Amino acid sequence: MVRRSIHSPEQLRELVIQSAREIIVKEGLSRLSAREIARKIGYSPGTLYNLFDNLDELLLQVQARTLDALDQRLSELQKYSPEADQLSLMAREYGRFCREHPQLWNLITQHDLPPASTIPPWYSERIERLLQRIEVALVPHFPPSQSNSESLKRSARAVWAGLYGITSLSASGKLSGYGDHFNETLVDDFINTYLAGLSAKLKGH
Amino acid sequence: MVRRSIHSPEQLRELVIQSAREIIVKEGLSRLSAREIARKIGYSPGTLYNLFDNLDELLLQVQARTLDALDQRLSELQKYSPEADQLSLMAREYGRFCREHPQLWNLITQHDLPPASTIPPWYSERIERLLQRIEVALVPHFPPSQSNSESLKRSARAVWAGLYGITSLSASGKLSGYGDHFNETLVDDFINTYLAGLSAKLKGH
DNA sequence: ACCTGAACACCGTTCAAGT
DNA sequence: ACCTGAACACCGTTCAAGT
Repeated sequence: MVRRSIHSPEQLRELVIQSAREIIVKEGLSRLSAREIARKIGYSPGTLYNLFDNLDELLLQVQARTLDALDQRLSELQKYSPEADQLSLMAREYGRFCREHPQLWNLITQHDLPPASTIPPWYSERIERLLQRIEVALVPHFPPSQSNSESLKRSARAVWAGLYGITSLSASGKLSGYGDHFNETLVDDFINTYLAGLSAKLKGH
Repeated sequence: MVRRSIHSPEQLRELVIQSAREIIVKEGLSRLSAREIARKIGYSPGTLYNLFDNLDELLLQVQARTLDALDQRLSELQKYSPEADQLSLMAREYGRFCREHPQLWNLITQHDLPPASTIPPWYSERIERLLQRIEVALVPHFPPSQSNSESLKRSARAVWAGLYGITSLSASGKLSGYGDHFNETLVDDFINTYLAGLSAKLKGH
């Protein structure tokens, strides 16, 4: 079964990425395989290797799409919420997003590149875009003189990592089973306390 | 090659767990397999399935050993450090531990149980023990009336998750490449700010 | 009772051969 | 140029058969 150019290379790439995404969403990460994707789109496994270096790169593309979707959500929220509340609202939205898309979030937390390969720039850019959104939301909590400082960047990363830790640990049940409600309050509690810490430091100086 | 009872069942179990650990440390998680463990200990693959339900359970045992080692380190530190500094010191120790054992930590962050199976009690107990250490270290930062409260528990989980997020994201390079030094300061910065937040709340009441 | 090893149903990846 | 599909070197897991 040969079919030259039924899809353009870009279309085919996109088809592969979306099929992988669907398999993950519907059947879970553990059911995903290169052969399964090929079956689903009606091509042979070899074809995937014309389009991607390997399965890991393909999976990283799926992750990038997930980060884009999260970024989209946060940007909507950022447009219509008062400056001072942005961070708390973003944190909640982050939590909601992870709970709504557990399989896709699973991929992000569990998949790692093979040893000795590095994160490609197009992936890092996505992370940076999200971090910048947090930085923006943090600005009101910093003195004006530090609105572009190292410590603002550090705070954004600490917040990002904190949310990441809470969501991934509660999703995998490794936070030692309190109810869902308890875990949801963790995000609020964390952000509240962290912000209280920032403003305490601000007053201290 | 049959050899009845050269090892007692418990000895054999331990041998398997330690061999798995060694493969992960020396060759990385990606090289680990049931067959590789069997080769290493000179038994057939089938034997592993007399001792463990499946590979996932075996890997969870390796993780439990890693958590025990971390707990050991934190307990040493807790014995000999002043109450007020415990949390910061523990956080640093946590960071050091993850950097010293990247492969073992990798296992903890990347391995998840197959869908529909739950974390066994002997694993949750380890998590809880570590969380309790953090609770103890947090007590000086809480009002005496709350030394056994829900909010203390929440704080311990927030701190644990925060550290987890920072270490696993920087280990996998997903914190958008600042230097190692930058990432190390993240832990301190996070703890400082969080504790400042706690004491601000304490004064506020 | 304990262990084997062949068998089953899969993998990721490559690459000569086909159109 | 694009795609196939067989081939290679692996997997996790089971279970009849051996001692």
